[in-house]
Amino acid sequence: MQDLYKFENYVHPEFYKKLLDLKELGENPYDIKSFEKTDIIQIRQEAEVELGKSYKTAGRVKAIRRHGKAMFFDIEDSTGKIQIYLKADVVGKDKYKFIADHMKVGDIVGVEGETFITRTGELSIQTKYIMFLSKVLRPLPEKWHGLKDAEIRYRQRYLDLLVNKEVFNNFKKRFEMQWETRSFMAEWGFIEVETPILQPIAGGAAAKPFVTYHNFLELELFLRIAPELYLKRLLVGGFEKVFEMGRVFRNENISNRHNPEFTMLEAYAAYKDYTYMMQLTETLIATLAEKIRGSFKIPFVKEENGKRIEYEVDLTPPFQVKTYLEVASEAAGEEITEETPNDKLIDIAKQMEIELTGNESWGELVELIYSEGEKGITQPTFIIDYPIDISPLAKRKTEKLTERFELIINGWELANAFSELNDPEDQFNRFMQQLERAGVDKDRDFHRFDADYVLALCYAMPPAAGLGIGIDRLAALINGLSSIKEVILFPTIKPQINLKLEEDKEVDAGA
RNA sequence: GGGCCGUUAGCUCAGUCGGUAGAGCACCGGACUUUUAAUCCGGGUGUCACAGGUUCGAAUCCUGUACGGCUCACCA
Repeated sequence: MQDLYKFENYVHPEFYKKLLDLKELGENPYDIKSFEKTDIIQIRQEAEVELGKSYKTAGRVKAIRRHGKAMFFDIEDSTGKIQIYLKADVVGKDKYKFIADHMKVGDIVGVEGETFITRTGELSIQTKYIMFLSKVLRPLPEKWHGLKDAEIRYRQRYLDLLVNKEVFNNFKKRFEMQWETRSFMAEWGFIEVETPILQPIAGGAAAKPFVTYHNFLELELFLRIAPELYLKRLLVGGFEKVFEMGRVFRNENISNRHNPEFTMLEAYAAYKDYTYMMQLTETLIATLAEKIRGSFKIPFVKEENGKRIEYEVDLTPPFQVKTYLEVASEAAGEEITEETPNDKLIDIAKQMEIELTGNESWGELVELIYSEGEKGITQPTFIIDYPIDISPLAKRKTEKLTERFELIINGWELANAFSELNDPEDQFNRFMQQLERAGVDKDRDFHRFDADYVLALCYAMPPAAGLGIGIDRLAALINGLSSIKEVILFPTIKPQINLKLEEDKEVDAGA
């Protein structure tokens, strides 16, 4: 048998001693089941009007200042922080000494007492009664510099949340933003639905899926890379405005704007086209900026050649609109139109030192050139009318272009939307083209053929518009952060602490 | 996957030319009844990420590995 006290230095001996003392006196903090508490924010608000009122409150001890026979300490709950004053005169000599000897920064305590203002003007609680509600057995990260090590911040996010207040607030805002998004969508007449995460065909995007297996069906399944094709089946089924906000999974690399699992908002509206979705997107983002951040202007800092550059992203609507070919033309330095032949595009790409496989289609060539231009877009810009061969689910606009837009902000793709292709024959052919392309270019991902989806279209899907928004990216943007890791509570990270109990190790060795 | 950078006490960091590791906070002992990064006195608690190599001697130089960050590629 192992015990926690000896397990991997999990427990600090001095801290553990305090807990043992408590238990010996019959005051095991872990026996406490509940505690009637007033939120600190409420105490603060009421103290503006009336002092001397008695409260019970609780929170985590964040700082202790001992002064012999009296002590100050700060406790914090999810609503705020307040100073607690504890005097031997008031609580009794023995009780005071016991608390003073056993309280550590990080403990969770419950107190009862009256509000008053100290000589230095700090609102405090004159404690009459105090108890430990939980004991900390390891020291918290440093109070002044906080926790900076990115690895520990992600692996032990609870510590990050605990000691870095702005991190805590960023997450609070992220989830407020999601709530506001749901309420916005409801106001626009959309209802929230849920569609499969386990899918037999990972459709709706071109990305590598995670693979899993259902034992009883003896079936290989994929974690969804997008909910798109299921949501559009609902349009066939008679739903007119639906949205889903949920996790999607892509088996790809991790970066400041990519996580293997991320949150996507997808919305579909029957009888609308992509201009409607542009309007919705713009209004949604402006609404969120106003409600969550209270401003359209978001300051950012970046480094270029070792220089710190401060700049501002302005979310004030209306957003700029540019065509895909305009951006490609700007990047190329000469005009690219639908008539520009492949040979010419190859020349341009080579001049721009873009690597080619030689297998690219017209749209893929334009895409490579366009990508160079996209990076420089900082202010919100709708890029419209994408090449058809890279948009196999979008409705045709011209021979080579589709009614599709993406919203680029701060160099990031925030949203992707189109007038949905509802012609089953065209859809069938587009899927076939994707299959062909996949046969030629083995390195890229293409949309997978989904015959069942084509079958659904054969029952008539109304004309419709669809939208996808990267919620993590949006949350990072609105909070002025340059990595989605700052708004994903537990970003995907390789496990490092892989501890097993000795018994398990032996079992493993034997197996 | 490529390139660059990082990993030193619980946390934040310093560590000279290669000479057996140091500060602040935290922690331990003591003083202190209105402090708030409390203060004052005393105490260093370490697998210098890991494994090799060079060297009389390595936190420091070299190689490899692990993990992380940035970036490019990939990818919405």
